[in-house]
Amino acid sequence: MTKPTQFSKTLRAWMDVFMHRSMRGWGHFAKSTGLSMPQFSILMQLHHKGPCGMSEVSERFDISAAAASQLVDKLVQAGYLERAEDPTDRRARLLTLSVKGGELISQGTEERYRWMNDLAATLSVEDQKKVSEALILLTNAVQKMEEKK
Amino acid sequence: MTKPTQFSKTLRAWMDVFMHRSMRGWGHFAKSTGLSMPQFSILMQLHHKGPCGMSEVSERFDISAAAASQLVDKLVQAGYLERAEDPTDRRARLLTLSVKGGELISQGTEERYRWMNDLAATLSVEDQKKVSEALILLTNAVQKMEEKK
DNA sequence: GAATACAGTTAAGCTCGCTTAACTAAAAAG
DNA sequence: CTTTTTAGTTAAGCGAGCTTAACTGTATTC
Repeated sequence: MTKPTQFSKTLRAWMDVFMHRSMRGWGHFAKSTGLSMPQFSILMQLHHKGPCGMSEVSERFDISAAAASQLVDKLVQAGYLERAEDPTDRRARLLTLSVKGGELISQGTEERYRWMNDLAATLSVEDQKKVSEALILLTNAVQKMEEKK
Repeated sequence: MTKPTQFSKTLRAWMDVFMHRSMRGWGHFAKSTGLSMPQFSILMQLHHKGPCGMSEVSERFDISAAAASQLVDKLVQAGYLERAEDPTDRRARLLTLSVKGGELISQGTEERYRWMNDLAATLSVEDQKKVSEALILLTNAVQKMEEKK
């Protein structure tokens, strides 16, 4: 890095404001849907990582299998999740987001997205382009990083 | 905007991955400190917005004054917060992050920051510069936006 | 094929966040 | 000076998440 200190400061400043903003946003959104944060987090997780079994849920959230089972059960009953038998292992369950669940997450993302879009709209066209390029760089970097693991 | 669709897609893609990542990170961190998410959120809020009264806490988190009082009380007892009398209004309390509280938040931010820093480190020097510039643009835009309100 | 490990569920019980209701004390309004 | 708001606390009680413990059914292992 050429200017480690400057870059660090930039990163910190941005993350500080952005994380605060998005966390509060999600909190409010979850509340407005009537779901608890743990429930909501499970939907987010499934949206992000795709279908998985019960055991993954308990691992990822560092909760007991019992807790995962109970949380998932509520989400299934509320129609946000579908719990099917895994054909390859009849002990396991295959959890997938239902259409309703997917829409919920999309809606939440949309609201968060809108804030940032409004933010970007205050920039000049060329600055927007810069931002866009930078985000593409970062998003690609994330993908590469996750592939390596 | 020159390319609204493209820009939107970029924004969405980035936010999707970043929000997911940072939310999970904070969740784990909060858990590791022994604090609940609501408690942790209050510390975040104070870190971000500075000292405030009880009423602001209950408003911002959309909880009753009683709930705010109880949550704050725990944080005070744990040494993360200081609750003093407001000299200008003896009914009111002035809540401030303690040194310990500030360090906690810094530590959490640091971990989140580190991930993104590692991410940026995979980029070429010139790409890093692009990212840095873009984030400065965004951070400044946020400041302007908040000032206007 | 019997023993063991694994995936998930169910039940009991705890803690925690939250609410309402009743209360104290100070400020503002009349 | 009295009345009414405002800021916050305390107590009782409810619901949610989580844990441990006991259990069912299915794979694996030897």
